[in-house]
This record gives sequence, structure tokens and C-alpha cells, in this order.
Amino acid sequence: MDAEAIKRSLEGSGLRCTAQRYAVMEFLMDHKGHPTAAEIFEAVNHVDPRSSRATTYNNLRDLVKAGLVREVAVEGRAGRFDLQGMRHHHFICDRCGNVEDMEWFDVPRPASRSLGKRIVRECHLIFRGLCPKCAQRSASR
Amino acid sequence: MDAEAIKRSLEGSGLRCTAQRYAVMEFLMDHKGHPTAAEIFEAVNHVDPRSSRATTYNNLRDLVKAGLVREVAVEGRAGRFDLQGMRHHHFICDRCGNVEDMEWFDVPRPASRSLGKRIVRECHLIFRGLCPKCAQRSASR
DNA sequence: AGACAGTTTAGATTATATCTAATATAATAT
DNA sequence: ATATTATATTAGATATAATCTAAACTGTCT
Repeated sequence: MDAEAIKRSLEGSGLRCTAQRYAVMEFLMDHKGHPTAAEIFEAVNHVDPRSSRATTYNNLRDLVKAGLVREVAVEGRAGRFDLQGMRHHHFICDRCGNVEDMEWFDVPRPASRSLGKRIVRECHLIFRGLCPKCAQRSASR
Repeated sequence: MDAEAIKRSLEGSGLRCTAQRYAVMEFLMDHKGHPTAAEIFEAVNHVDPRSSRATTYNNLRDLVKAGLVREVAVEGRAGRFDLQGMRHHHFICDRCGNVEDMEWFDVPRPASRSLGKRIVRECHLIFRGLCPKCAQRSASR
């Protein structure tokens, strides 16, 4: 049934539902922790080495372009990916670089004069600080 | 006088005002366009090859840690840097990857229950879409 | 079957950033 | 002043992240 959902979202975006693409989507569905491209590639191929690194990157790019997946760039670290399911903001840990979802809420649009000739497609809030794990380690010293 | 200001901010953050560090700060002051580390290194060394790549990266990292400089990660591209002068948000162009400043405005804090045990240090809004230049090129076809 | 667009592949390549360990410099102490 | 120490810099090697290449494969349509 999830299988059908994945198939439908891929085809709805004009992408064939190939085994490799399916595997990427499935992995993201099962791992909400914002994996890196390398982790996705590793995991998907560990069991069944069907996919190459290039394909994983190609597919992630296509999925991002199609709006099914979101990439979050993190300073000095590999980019991280998650499914664009319910809208949400992000929290990035200063110490460990992990990315976590934050509840969605609307953000005020900037004054149109400050937009100038820009076309804004989305806006997205990034919180930074210490994740629960790192905050605790910090406190206990 | 700007020279003094740079010196004071460096020393106020416990960083020695070395020639290399000074040059990075000065370049960022004169180039508001969010240059990459490679661009900073290139530019600073073009006239006066005093600094190595490693030093540029080291210094940028120290300056970010000290809060004088901000790094903005961009998906699939090199990170970009700017001075942490007046608070501001950012706009990233989908097409060319350029980063622009957006006027600062306060963002509502998330409900504390959704914060959990996280410690939030800052939050920062990232707008995405087409910058003026790319928007125009898009329209004229 | 044949043609075609889209997709995948392994490996090479590029781009980005960090590490190493020797050296230099500045601040402090003697 | 000189010695001591912590901090900073360097060139080049290395690590990491992502993309490119060109050939091969797959699914769809006719």
C-alpha cells in the first residue's frame, strides 16, 4: 500500500518508478533522520547491490527537482535529505550536524518592497543550537 | 578607521589580528555578495600572496565560531560567507546559487513543547526562488 | 521486431574542505 | 633582552562530496 503510494507520487511527477528510485523513496520513508546521500546509497545497496553511486545522486536530484524530496545543506558536511511530506522547518545541531524536523508554522512574508524583482518560491526556517543529545552531554560537564 | 574596527572586533573575540585574518575580514567588508572560501582565498592572495588555502579555511572557521562571520551552506555548491553585521535573513537563488541578504524581521518562536530538550541559539529564515537576474532571464523566453 | 527516450552503470574526474607536521610569530615570563 | 609558551601559518597531501562520461540497459510505443 505504501508501495502504491510511492509509485503514484513518482509517476505523478513524471518519473518512472524504477527499482532504484523506489528504493530511495522507501528508505527515506523508513528513516526519518535526514540521511546523507552516502548513507542512502550504502543502505540501499547493502542488501541488494543494484544501484550505483551516480544513480543515487541522480535520483536524489530528480526527486528534489520534482518536489518529492527536500535537501538540507549543512555547513561543512554532506547534504541531508528528507521526504517532503507535511511541511516542516528544520533544526540543525551545531555540534553533531544532525538535522531534525520542527513543527510547521507560517512565517510572515517580507514586505514586498524588500522583495524587489525576486520571485520567492518558498521560505524555510532553520533553527540552530544543540540537539537533545548534545545538550545533555554539554550539561553533564 | 575601519582598520581599527576590524582589529577591535577580532581582539574582542580573543583572536589575534594577523595580516591574514585582517585580509579576510576586509574582503568580506568590501564584498557584500557572499563569496565562497575559494573566492576569498583567490582575491586576498591575488595581490599579495601571503596566505595559504588552509589558513583561509582555518580563519573562516575561527571567525564563524567567534560569531563575526556567518556561513551559509548551499545545496550542491560551496559554502558562502558574510559578515555578521546587522541581523538579516537570506535569499538563495534556485538557479545560480547566489545568496542575497533579506531585511531582518523577527520570527515567531515555536511552541516550547515542540522544542523539547533542544537549546536554540538562533533561527534564520531562508527564502528560495529566482534572483532578479535569473527571474528576468526566465521571463524573456 | 525496431526505434526512441529515459535510466543505470563503473570508474574517472572535479570540487570542496581538512589534515599534517614543520616553521614562524606574537605574548608573556624571566 | 632572551627564553618560554601558546597561537598561527604554510605547502602539499589527503579526505570527502558530488558530478561527469560514454557505453549499456529498460520500458514504451509503433
